[in-house]
Amino acid sequence: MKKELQQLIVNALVELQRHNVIPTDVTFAVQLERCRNKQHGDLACNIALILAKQLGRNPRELAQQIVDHLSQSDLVNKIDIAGPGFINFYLNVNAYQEIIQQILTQAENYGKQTPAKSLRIHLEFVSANPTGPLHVGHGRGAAYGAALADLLTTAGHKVHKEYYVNDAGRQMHILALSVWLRYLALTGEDINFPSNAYQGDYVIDIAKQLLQSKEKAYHQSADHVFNDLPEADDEEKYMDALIARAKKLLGQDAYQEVFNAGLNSILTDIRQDLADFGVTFDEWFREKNLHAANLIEQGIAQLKASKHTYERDGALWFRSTDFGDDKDRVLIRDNGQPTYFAADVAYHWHKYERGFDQIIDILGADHHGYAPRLKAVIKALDKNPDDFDVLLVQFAVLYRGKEKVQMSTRSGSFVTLKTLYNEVGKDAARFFYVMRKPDQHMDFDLELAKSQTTDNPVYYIQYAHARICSVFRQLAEKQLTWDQNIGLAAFSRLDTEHERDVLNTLSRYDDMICTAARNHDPHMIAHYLRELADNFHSYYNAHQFIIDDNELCQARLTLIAACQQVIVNGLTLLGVSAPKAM
RNA sequence: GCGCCCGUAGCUCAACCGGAUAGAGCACCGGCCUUCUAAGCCGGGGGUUGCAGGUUCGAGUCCUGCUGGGCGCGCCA
Repeated sequence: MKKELQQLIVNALVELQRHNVIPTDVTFAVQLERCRNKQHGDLACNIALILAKQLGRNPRELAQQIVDHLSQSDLVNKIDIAGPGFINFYLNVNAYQEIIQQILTQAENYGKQTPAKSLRIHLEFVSANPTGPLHVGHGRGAAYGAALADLLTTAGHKVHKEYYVNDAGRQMHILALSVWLRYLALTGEDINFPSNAYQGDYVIDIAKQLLQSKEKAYHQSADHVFNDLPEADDEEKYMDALIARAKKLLGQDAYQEVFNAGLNSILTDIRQDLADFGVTFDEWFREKNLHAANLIEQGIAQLKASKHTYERDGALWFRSTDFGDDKDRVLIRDNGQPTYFAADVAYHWHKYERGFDQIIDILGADHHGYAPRLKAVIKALDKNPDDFDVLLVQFAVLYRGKEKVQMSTRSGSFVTLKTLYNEVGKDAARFFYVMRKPDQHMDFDLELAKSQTTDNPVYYIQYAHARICSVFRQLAEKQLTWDQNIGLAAFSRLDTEHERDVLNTLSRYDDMICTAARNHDPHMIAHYLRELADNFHSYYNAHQFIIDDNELCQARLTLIAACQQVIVNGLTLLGVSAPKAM
C-alpha cells in the first residue's frame, strides 16, 4: 500500500522532469511518513520541502504541481497540501484490506521480514559472573537481550545467543574460598569469615550440600587455615594468601572439587532463573575453554601481528590508544599471567573466527568504560568496526518506596531476579524491563511494582487480547460462526473513527518491527502494543461486534481477529504471554 | 580532573535517518455497567522539552558552552 503510493509520487516527479519543471539531474528519495496527527491524514510526504530547497522554489507551489500530476488511486480518498508543503494522503478503508488479510493468513509469522541479506549475528548478554545469583540489575539485560534476539530474528537474521561464563578469574577463587570457609564453620570450626568474601546465604547453602555429599573430605582445623597469615590490613593480599592456603591444605584435586561445587551450583541456579524468566541461550561459553584451547595465546598472537603491542615493565601491553582508548592496556602481567582483558581479546577474536557477520555485546552501564578498548581490539584485528556493537543497558535503580536499595553481590544485600518475578510475575517483570529504552536510567520501585500489578500496562494489553477471545467464545455460545471471507468482502463497512484507528495502527506493525530492529529498540514494541490495545478498548466500548447485520458483524470480527493476532505476535516477541481469559 | 549515559507535565516515561498543535500512563476533577470481561471507556485541568547560543524552510532530536544527576577511569574480574 505504502509502496504503491510511493510509486505514484515517483511517477509524478518523473512526469515533472519530462516537462522540465524539475531538472533531470535531480535525484529524489520519496518517503512517506505516518502522520502523528490524524487531522493531517494517514500518510504524509515531505518531498516537496526537500526539493524546494534544492531548486530554490516555493515548496507549496511545487507540492501543488506534484499533486496535479498524481494519477488516480482507489487507495486514497483525498490528497491535501498542508503546512509548509506536506502532501497528505487520506486513505480509503480498502487500502487496509490487504494488510488485514496478510495478518490473518500469515498468523504467527506476520511481521517476519526477509532482508536483502540475512546476517549471522552473535549476541552476548547477561554474562554475569557466576559468583552469586542473578539480581534485579541483571534482569534488565536479560529481558532486553532476549527481546532483541527475538526482534532481530523476526527481522530475518540468524541470532546466536550466548552467555560468557567467567569461570577462570580471581573472583571464582574467592567464591571457592568462601564456600570452603562456610563448610569448615559447619563442621564446627571457629572461622573468622573475611569481610570481602562472599557473604550471601547461598554460599552457606552450597557448603551444606558439600557437607552432605562429602562429609568430612575437606575438613581442616581453623588453626591450620589461619596460622601464619600476613596481616589483614591489606584485605586483597590477605584473601590471596587464604586462597593459596586453601589450595595447599586441600591439594589440587580437592580444591578443584570445592571450586566446582560453588561454580556448578550457582551456574545451575542462574540457568534455571533465566529459563523461568523465559530467557534461554544457544551457548554457555566458558572462559576456561579459552585457556584450555590455547585461544588466549592465539588471540594475543593476532594482536602482536597487528604491531599494536609492546613490552614495558616486564608486561605485554596493547596500544589501544592508537584506536581512541584512554590508556594502553596490559595483556600479560609481569608475572606471566594473562589479564581478564586478554581473555576478552581472545574471546572476541574467536567470535569472528566462528564466522559471525555481526557481533553485539550487551553490557551493563557500569562496564561502559570497557567498550572503547573492545572496539580498539576489533580495529587492531583489522575487522570492520561497523560489524561490532556494544549496547549499554543503564542501571535499574531499585527503590523500596522512597528508599534506594543498595546492591552488592559480595555483601549479599541484593534483591534477586527470582524474588522479583515471583513477586510481580514473569509477564509484568519482562514487560516492565523492556518498556524503557535501554539507555534510559530507570527507577524500579519494588513496592510500586508489587502494589501496582493491576495498573501495569502489560495487563492492559493482555486484557485487550482476553476480551477478543471472549467475543469469539460468546460467538460460539450463540451458535454463530466467523467467516473471514464475508468479513473481507464487507470491508468497506468499517468506516467509523474507531475502526480507522485500529486499522491504521495495525498497518503500522510491519514498519514498527523494522524500525525497532534497526535501532535495537524493543521498547517500541511495548509502546506500540499499548497503543493498539488503547485503540481496541475504545472500539470495544463504542461498538458491538456480535450484531444482527451479518456483513458488518463479520467485517468487525475479521478486524478484531487481526488485532488479536498482532497482539499475540508482539507480546511473544517480548516474552510475555497472551492469556485467553483474565 | 578526564570519559560515557541521561535531564521532556506533580511522578514514571514516549516521540520512527530533524517535520506540522511535544504524547501516554499514574495521580487529580467530572461522567459511563439491563449490552460481547468496568483489569475498561468518555470528558477536563496540567509544558519556556535543565540553561544560553548556533546550524535551517523547520530542533525535544544535530553542534558548542554551561548546569544538575548516574556511572566509569587497576598488571581486579
